[in-house]
Amino acid sequence: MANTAEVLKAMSDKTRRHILELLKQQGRMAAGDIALQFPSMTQATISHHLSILNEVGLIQSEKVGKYIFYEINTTVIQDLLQWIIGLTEGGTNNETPDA
Amino acid sequence: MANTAEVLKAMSDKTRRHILELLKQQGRMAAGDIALQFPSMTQATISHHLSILNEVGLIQSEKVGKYIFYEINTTVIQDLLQWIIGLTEGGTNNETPDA
DNA sequence: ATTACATTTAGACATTGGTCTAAATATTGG
DNA sequence: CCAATATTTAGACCAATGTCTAAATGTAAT
Repeated sequence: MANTAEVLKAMSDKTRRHILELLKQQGRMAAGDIALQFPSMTQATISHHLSILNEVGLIQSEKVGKYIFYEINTTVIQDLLQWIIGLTEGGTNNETPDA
Repeated sequence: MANTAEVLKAMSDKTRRHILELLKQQGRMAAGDIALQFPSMTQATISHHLSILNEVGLIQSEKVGKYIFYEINTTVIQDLLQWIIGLTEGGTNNETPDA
């Protein structure tokens, strides 16, 4: 389901990568608290980035009262890893054996 | 040296990913032969993509006569892999042990 | 030297994409 | 119900980016 193309595109933005690192470290944060980590940007902008990350499945949201909590979803990242690893190995072999 | 941010950005384009997959499979191709694989695009456009991939170190070029050969450089990809793996593990632990 | 071929570079154009402000949609508390 | 808080959505704006055409560069062959 989760297209590696979309995931890569979502990851290509610096702010979104920062959000991912934040969620990895914190585990779970409300949208407002995430926005607080980006004083140079509007909450609307952060909300927009969160929706993109959510659409491609890199994060998940849960609504609790008037808060919306976000957390990272590592499952989707697995597919991306496989694609990248596929670039490094396999294919028409070009390497010196036993290097 | 090779910034993972730049590498991700370079990988975020569909055509460039296609080029990488092509070079992984073929091992080594002249610019013109690469362009032939993209009939819907100009050679100038492919050249532009090649230069971007080259700048971030994802591919390397070697000039032989009037041809310029390109090949994939897997070294740079290692740093990217480390960053992505870092997102999946570590951080404030959130996982069920022994899952 | 001149022609032909391989590739890049320069500049223009249209689209995408990140950001902002302002308004809309919940949800909670008095 | 009304006000306050949390978050998103809509629309506008500008910068970044992918693509094209046309011209420039470099190399080889006649």
